[in-house]
Amino acid sequence: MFGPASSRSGSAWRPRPAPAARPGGVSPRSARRAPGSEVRTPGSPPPGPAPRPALPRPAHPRAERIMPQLDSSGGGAGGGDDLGAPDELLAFQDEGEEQDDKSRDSAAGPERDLAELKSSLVNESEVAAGGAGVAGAGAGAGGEAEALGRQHTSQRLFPDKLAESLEDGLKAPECASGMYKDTVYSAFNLLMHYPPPSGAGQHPQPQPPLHNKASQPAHGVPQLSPLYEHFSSPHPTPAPADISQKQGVHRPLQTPDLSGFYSLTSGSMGQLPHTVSWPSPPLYPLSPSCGYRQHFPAPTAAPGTPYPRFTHPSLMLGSGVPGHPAAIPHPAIVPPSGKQELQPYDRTLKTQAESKAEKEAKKPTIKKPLNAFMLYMKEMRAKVIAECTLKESAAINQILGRRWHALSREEQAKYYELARKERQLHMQLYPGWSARDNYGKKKRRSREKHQESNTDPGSPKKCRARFGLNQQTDWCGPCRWVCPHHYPLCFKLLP
DNA sequence: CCCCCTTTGAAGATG
DNA sequence: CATCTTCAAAGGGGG
Repeated sequence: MFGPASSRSGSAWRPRPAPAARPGGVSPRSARRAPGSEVRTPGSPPPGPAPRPALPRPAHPRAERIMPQLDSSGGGAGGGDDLGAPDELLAFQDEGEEQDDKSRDSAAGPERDLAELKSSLVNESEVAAGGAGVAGAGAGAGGEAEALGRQHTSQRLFPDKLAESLEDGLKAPECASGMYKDTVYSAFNLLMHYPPPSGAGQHPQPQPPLHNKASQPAHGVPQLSPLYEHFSSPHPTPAPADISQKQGVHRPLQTPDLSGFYSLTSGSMGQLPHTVSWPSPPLYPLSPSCGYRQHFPAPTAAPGTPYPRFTHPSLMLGSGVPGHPAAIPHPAIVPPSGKQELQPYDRTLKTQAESKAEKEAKKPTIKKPLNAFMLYMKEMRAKVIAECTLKESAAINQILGRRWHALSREEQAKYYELARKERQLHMQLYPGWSARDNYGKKKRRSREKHQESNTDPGSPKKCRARFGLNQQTDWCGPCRWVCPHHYPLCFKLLP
C-alpha cells in the first residue's frame, strides 16, 4: 500500500485517495459548490481523509513523513485488494458504463440531457458515481438531487463555449478513456523546483529572459531546463527554461535523488559553467540552522546573463537595487501578486516613495511545495493539451484527475515519492516556513467580500440547520448556489 | 486586472 | 480528534 503521509497526525500514508469519498465524483470543494454532491449516503465515508494508523510523530513539525510503499504487505491494503475496492471501481469506470449511465440520465428531460451530454464528456466519473449512487443507499430523492445537482453544476461550470471545447477535445478516444497508461515517469521533468543555486545548468546556453505566457510555446510544450537536457540526453541541446508561465517561476530540473538536490559539492559545482558568479559551496546548507543567507551574498553578473531567474532566497530578498542583475527569484519565491516583478528599467521609472512602498508591500512569497498530483499535472498537462487540443485548464485538470486515478499504484507511488522529496527539500530550504504564511493571500478578498454580505446564507450545513433539513440526506446550500430542491425554500425564507 | 474554474494532496484552522 | 478550509499549477474566460 502507499499513499500520502500526513505530518499532521504523524500517521501513515493512506492507501489511495478514495473517489467514493466524494459523492458524485466531485471533490469536496466542488461539492461545496455543486448542490447534488452534498448528498451523502448514510453509510458513505465523509469526504475527509481516511483514518490512518498512527506512527511516531516526527520531531520537526514539518519533518519527513513516511513514504508510500510499493510493498503490498503494508497495513490495510495488501496486494491487489484495493483494486477491488468500491471506491477504486468508481475511479475506473470506463466508457461503456458511462454510456449506460448517460442513457439512463437522458430520460430525465431534454434540457438536462443536453447539459449532461456536454458535461459527461469529461465528467464520466461523476456520471458513473451518480449511477452508483442510485444503486446505493442514497437512492431516491438523494440520487435525484445529486443528478440535478450535477446538471446544475455542469451548466454552471461548462458554459457552451467550454462544453464545445470539451467536446472537440474529447473526440480523441484517449482523452475520454481515462485510461491513459503510457505515463512515463520522468523525474527530471517533474519537480526540480529547487534548483542548484548556481543556476547551474550544465550547459551555458543562453536562456530566454523571463517572459509571459504569450511567448510560451503553443500547447505547453514542456519547458525543460538545461539540467533536464543534461540528464535526459547524452547530447544535450539548448532548451528553453522551465518556466512557470503564469508567475515566471523558473523551476529547473534536478535529480530525484535527494542527495542530488543538496549535495552540490564544490567539485560538482566546478563542472557547471556558471552563468552568474554564484558563490562557491556550500550552496544549499542542509542544516536548518545554517543561516544560509549569510553564506550567499548576491552574485554579480552582467545584465542579460543567462539563467537569470533562480536565486537563493537571500538573494531575492536583498535584490532591491534597480538594474542590479541579482534579482533572480527562487522558484518557490514569487512576488505576492503572483506576477513577475518589474524589470529593472521599469523600476527605475518609479519614484523612490513608490518603490519603497512597493518593496514593503511585496515581500516575496514562498510557495507551497507541490504535492504528488500537482507534480503529475505538471508533467502530463502538455501531453493532454496536445492530445485533446484543449487549452482550458479546468477541463484539462478534470482529465488529469481521471488519469491520476487510472494510474497504477507504482506509477502513483513515483509521484508521491517525488512529492515527498519536494517537501523535504522545501523544508530544508525554508526551515521556518509554514503553509500558514500564505493563508489568506488568495482568498482574503473573497472572504472579506462574503463577510461584508449580510445576506450570505452561510455554509450548506448552516443552511440545512436553518431550515431544519436533514444534514445527511438533504441538501440546502447557500442560495447563491441555487439548490434545485430547496432553493424555493431558501429564497422564501431568506431576505 | 483580478478572480473563477477544476483537479488532488498537504497542512493549517476550527469546532 | 474530526472536519473544514486554503493553497499549491495552469491558462482560458469573464466581469
